[in-house]
Amino acid sequence: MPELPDVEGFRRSAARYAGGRLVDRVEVLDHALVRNATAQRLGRALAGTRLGRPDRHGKWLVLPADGAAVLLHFGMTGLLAWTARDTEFHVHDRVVFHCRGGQLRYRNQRRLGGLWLARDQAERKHLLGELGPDALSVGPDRLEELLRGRRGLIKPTLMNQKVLAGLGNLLVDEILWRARIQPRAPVPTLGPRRLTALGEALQAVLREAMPHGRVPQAPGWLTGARGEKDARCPRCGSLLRRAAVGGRTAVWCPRCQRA
DNA sequence: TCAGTTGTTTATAT
DNA sequence: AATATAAACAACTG
Repeated sequence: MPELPDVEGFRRSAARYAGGRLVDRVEVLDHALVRNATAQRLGRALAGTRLGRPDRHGKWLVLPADGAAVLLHFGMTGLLAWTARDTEFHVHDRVVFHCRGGQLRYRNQRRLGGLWLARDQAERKHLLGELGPDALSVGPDRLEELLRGRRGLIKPTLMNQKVLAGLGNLLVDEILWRARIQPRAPVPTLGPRRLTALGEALQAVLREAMPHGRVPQAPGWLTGARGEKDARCPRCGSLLRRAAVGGRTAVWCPRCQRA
């Protein structure tokens, strides 16, 4: 699930339900998912602190607690759930933050991703690595800047978190489809007009996806059609193409999206 | 049984 | 430095 809009959804619910609460204790159900600390160390750092305002950069969620912070990445199947009552755990609950008044649960079926403890700002920065600007803040002008000088294919470049942060496989296919650009188009072949269209599609797709808290599987969206068996383009009805680009399955319309 | 999957990292080669 | 490719991580579905 988690691309930028999904993680933004997790951030919103964490802010709404968990922000400002006291942490009583942290229960680690799956030690392997706490990537850079023991359960004890995570618990000691968090217990007794008050959760601050959750922040998001790309697909990363930052949960501040006094000076420290927990960094969460959701891999392909992670999510964050708030439970006000002490209900039974879900099979895939991995880490539970017991707060005064409820629990924030990190759930992850496939166990890609995980949680990192950052004790200060410097450690936080180091752990997040060199991420590009958050995709939500990137408009056509900034996008042109970011792509200038790149020689790779457009799809893998947009998925490169160091170029800009937050876009995944579904989102990039959706954006390219909307901008009518082939996923295999080399970046240098895109002129100013196409780059502007790309920047506008990027903003529009993210803005529209945001209230859903995910990439919508709505009619009129590529994502709504891509799962079907003889999937057709929601715009022109052509049979959609499907092939690996940059190691991931790309779906595009051979008629709408030309080189 | 086997291919495929919303994400990253690492190694290797170019 | 950038780029392309493959494999690994992991667990489940069809």
